[in-house]
Amino acid sequence: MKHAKKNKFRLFIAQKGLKSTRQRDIILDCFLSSSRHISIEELYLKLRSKNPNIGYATVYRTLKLFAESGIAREIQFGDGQTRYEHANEGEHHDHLVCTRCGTIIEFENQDIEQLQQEVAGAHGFQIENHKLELYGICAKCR
Amino acid sequence: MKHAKKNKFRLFIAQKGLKSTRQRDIILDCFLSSSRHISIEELYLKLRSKNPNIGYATVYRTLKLFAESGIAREIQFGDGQTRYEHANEGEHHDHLVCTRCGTIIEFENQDIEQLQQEVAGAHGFQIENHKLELYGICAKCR
DNA sequence: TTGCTTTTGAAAATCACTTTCATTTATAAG
DNA sequence: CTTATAAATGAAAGTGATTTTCAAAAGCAA
Ligand SMILES: [Mn+2]
Ligand SMILES: [Mn+2]
Ligand SMILES: [Zn+2]
Ligand SMILES: [Zn+2]
Repeated sequence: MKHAKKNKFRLFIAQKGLKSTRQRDIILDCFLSSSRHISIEELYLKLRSKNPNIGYATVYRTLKLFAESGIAREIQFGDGQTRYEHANEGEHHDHLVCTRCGTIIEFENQDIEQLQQEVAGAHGFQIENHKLELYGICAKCR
Repeated sequence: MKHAKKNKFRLFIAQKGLKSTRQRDIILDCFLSSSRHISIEELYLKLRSKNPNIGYATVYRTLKLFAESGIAREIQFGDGQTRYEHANEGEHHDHLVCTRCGTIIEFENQDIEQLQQEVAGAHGFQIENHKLELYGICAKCR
């Protein structure tokens, strides 16, 4: 699926009339080979270890493009750092976050999604997106 | 319930060996007479109209104390501003946020809360707190 | 009152980004 | 290949929200 994402991004770049650059390729490779929920700082440092000349602003700008193209999703866990996770076409999940060790577990629950729709409907709301995060202590930390 | 909150805060202050000050009283009154989900900036401006000498840092510091004492809760809707809402002992609710006009609707749904527990349990997680926000278009804006 | 803390407010600092701008690079055209 | 042009880059400056610093002011117990 790495390949699929690279293609998807290439297509996005082309359609927008943007350019394919060395930096974008490097950042994409690094992002795709990183664990999920990586913070910009983390990714930047990882990048710098091999490419000491890559700019901070470029990393920020490129991650925004990834999100815009649909291959990544921006997430905020309230610790003041923006994180990016790999996004897959038509997939959705929410998160369990360990407040001790920082471990993040992804989950999907259709019943919850369904109830969210019902709640929204009852208030005449049309949901565009939502955020569900469960913070607590993971199994390992207990 | 304003009175109850004032008492609760007084007690908190006393137990912590902190001091009861004119500023804290003013800020508490102002907060309690404000609409829910007020941003720090909004509260600061409201305060300044009657108390032109109150410090920015004091407002920040005091709101943190409110949250710590349990009479307020800090919330982030992702617009870069921290907001505070009134918290009531043993009560909990989540939010519907209109992305057009900013209207915020509170809701409670025990079924969702129950399912959250089940999800957490299935992963060996013990929930401490959670965040559920549904973003979309409100009835009025449609 | 006194003595010891805590609190306050103004200003400076911090933190996570975002913008600016001169320079470099990608790509299209010739 | 050049060349032309528009986009991208990186370093540094700028932002905006929040936090810290620090000297002066205010609470409170004795
Ligand atoms: Mn969901
Ligand atoms: Mn809830
Ligand atoms: Zn853990
Ligand atoms: Zn609305």
